[in-house]
Amino acid sequence: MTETTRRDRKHAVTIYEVAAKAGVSASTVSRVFNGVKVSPDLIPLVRAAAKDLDFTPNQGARSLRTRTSDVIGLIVADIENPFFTSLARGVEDTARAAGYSVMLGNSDEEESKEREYLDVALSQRLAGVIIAPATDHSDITTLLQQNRPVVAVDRALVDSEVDSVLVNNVAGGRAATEVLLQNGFQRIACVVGPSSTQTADDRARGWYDAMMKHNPRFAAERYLVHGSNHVPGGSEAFERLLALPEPPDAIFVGHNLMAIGVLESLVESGRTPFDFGVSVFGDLPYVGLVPAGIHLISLPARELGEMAARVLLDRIAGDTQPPRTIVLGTPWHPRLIGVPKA
Amino acid sequence: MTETTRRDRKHAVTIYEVAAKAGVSASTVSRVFNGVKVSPDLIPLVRAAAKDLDFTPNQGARSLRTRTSDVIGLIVADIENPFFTSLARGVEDTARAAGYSVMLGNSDEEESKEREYLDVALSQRLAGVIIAPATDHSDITTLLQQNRPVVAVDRALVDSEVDSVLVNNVAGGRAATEVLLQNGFQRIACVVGPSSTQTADDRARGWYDAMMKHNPRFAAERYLVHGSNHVPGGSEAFERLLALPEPPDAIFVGHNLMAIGVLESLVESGRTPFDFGVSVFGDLPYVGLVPAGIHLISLPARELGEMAARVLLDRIAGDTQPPRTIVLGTPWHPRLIGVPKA
DNA sequence: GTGAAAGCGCTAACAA
DNA sequence: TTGTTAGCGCTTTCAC
Repeated sequence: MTETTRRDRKHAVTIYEVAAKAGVSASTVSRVFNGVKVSPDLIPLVRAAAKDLDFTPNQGARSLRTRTSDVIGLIVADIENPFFTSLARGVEDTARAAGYSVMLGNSDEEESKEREYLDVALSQRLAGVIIAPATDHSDITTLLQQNRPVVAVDRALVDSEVDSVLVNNVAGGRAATEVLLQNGFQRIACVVGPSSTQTADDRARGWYDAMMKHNPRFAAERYLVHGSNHVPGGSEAFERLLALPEPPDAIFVGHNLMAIGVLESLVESGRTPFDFGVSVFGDLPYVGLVPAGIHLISLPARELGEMAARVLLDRIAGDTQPPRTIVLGTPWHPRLIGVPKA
Repeated sequence: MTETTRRDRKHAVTIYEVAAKAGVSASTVSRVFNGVKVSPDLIPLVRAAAKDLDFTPNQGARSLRTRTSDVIGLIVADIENPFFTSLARGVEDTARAAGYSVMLGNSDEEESKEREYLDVALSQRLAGVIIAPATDHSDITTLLQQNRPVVAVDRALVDSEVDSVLVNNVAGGRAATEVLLQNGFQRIACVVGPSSTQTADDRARGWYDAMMKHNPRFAAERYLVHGSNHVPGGSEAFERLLALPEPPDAIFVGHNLMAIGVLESLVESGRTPFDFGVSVFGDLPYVGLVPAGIHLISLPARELGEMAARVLLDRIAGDTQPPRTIVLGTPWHPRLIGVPKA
C-alpha cells in the first residue's frame, strides 16, 4: 500500500500531482484517463497514484480544451407538473446512461425566464438542450449558430429547423371526443389550455373535427373553454360550462391539471363520470383515487423525454441528417378507469 | 448601426474578438462584464461589440480561472415523488434568484447512483451540493475536503458535520397519531417506509410514543408495518393490517405515496376515513380528489428546498459558522380534509 | 510509447 | 484607467 497523502487539502488535485506521484508526465496521466494507448505497466501506477490522491479530473478544464461538454440542458414549463416530471425523469435516465448530466430550468411559460435558461445553456457551453418551448417562436438561433443541438419536445418550434419529439394532439383530441360520442353523449364540451398555444389548439381542433363529423350543426363555439393550465383553471371551466343555458352532458379535457380541477368540481356537484361523461387527454396522477368511469388517453411523458434525449445525444455524437419530427403514441387508445359501481 | 458580422459561425465568440472589435484589450472586456471599474465611455463600446458578435462569456473558462462555479447540484431519491418535486422547485427558484443553476440527479435510493452523482459534482467542480441522502452514511467527505459545501435535506447525515434542513419527524408522527386518538380511535396502526431509514423510524417512534402514552398496554409491535416507499407499498400494508385477527380501527401513514396506496385500498374496501381513521404525515397530491375525513399534516417540501438552497448559498458566499441543523414546520397542525357528508 | 510545450477562454497581478 | 502577461487544468500535436 502506497503511503497516503490524503490529509485535508483545500484544493483539488491536478493531473500534475498525479503525474509526479506516479513518476510519469501529465500527458501520460491524461492518456490513462482517456483510454488512449499507454504501456500497460504504467496504467496501474497512474491509477494507484490517482486514487491515493483522490484525484477527480476537472471536467471544466477538459471542456475548455476539447470544446465539448457532458452536460445537457432541460427546460420545461414547470417541473411540478407531473407530465414534465415524468418527461424529465426520462431525459435524466437516458442521459445518465450515456454519461451525461442534466441541468434543469423551469420557464413557467414565461419567455423571459426561458431566455435566461437558454443563456445559461450558452454560457455553460452545454452539449445540447431539450426544450418544451414556452411559445412557438422561442428563439434558439444563437444555440444553433454555435452548433449546439436543440430538440423541441411536447411542442413544436415553427421558426427554427430542429428535431421535435411530439404527440399527435389533434388525433388525441379526436379520439378522446369520439369515445364519449360512442358512449352516447351528445353535447360534449372541450376544456383546454390557453388559446394560441399549439397543444391546446390542436386538441381543441381534434374535438371540433369529431363533433362536426358527428353533428355538423353542433354549436361548438359555445362549448369550447380555454383556461389556465392549472387545477383551478379546470374548475372554473367546469362551472362556466354548467352555467350555460343548455349545459353540456360531457366534457373532454385536454390537460392533466385542468382535468383534476374538472373532476374536483364534478364530484362536488354530486355528479359522476357515468351520468356526466368525462374524457381526458393527458395523465391523471394516482389514478386510483380518481372517480371511476373516466375515459383516459395517457400521454407517454416519460417516453417523450427518453426519445428527446436519444435524439439529442445522437446529434451531439455527430448525427447530421435533416431535422426530423418524431410523433409518439398514435394511434391513441382510450381506456376506461375504474369499474362501474354495479 | 454597426456593421454586422453575425453570419453563421461555427465557434463561440471570445473576449478577444470582442476586444478587437471594440478597439480595447481583452481585460477591459472582462472588466466590463464583471462590473469592475472602467472608464464610462468604453462600456457602451464594449457592449455594442459584444452584442454585435453574439458574445456569451464562457463560464467554463471563467470557472477554471476563478475556481468558482455558479452551478449547484441537487440529488434526490426520485424527482417523480411530488415531495422531491416541490423541494426541487424550491431549490431551483432560490438558486436562480441568486444567479445559480441547478444540476439534478436521481439516486433512486441507491448508494451507487448517489455516488455517481457526487462524483459528477466533484468533476464538474460544482459550487455546492444539496442532497437528500440515500442513507445516513452517504459519503460526502471528498466534497467537504475540497471545500465544497454540502447541505443535507430531509434526512440527516450522521457521519459528516454538515448543515441539515430537516423536519421533526418524531413530532410529526406523534401529532398525526394524537389527532386520531382525539377522534376516538383506539387501535391505531402505523405504516411507514423501510425500517432503518431515519425518517421512517422517527415517524414510527412518534406514533409509538403517542400510543404508549395513551395506552401503555397497546400491543404496538403488531400494528407497525414497514413497506416500500411507493403506492403499492401502502396498499400491501393496508391489506396486511386488515387481515390481522384484531384489525386496527385507524391508520397513521408516514409517507405520501404509501398514503395514496392505503387510501386506494381503503376506498376499495368500501370504508371511509370516518369509520376507519386515517392520518397522514406527508402531502397528498391534488387533495381535492382524496376521500374526505383524512387528517393531514403537510410537509413543507418547497420550503425545505428553499431553506436548503439559502443555507448552501450562504456557505458558498463564505459563511463559516459551525454546521447547523434547521428544523422546519414544528409545531405540527393536523388539518381535516374535506367535509363530513352530513 | 512518452514527454515537452502550446493553447482552450478567461481573470488577476502587475506595469505602464 | 488600461494593457500585458501569466496561468487556471486539461488535451494534443510534435519531437524524441
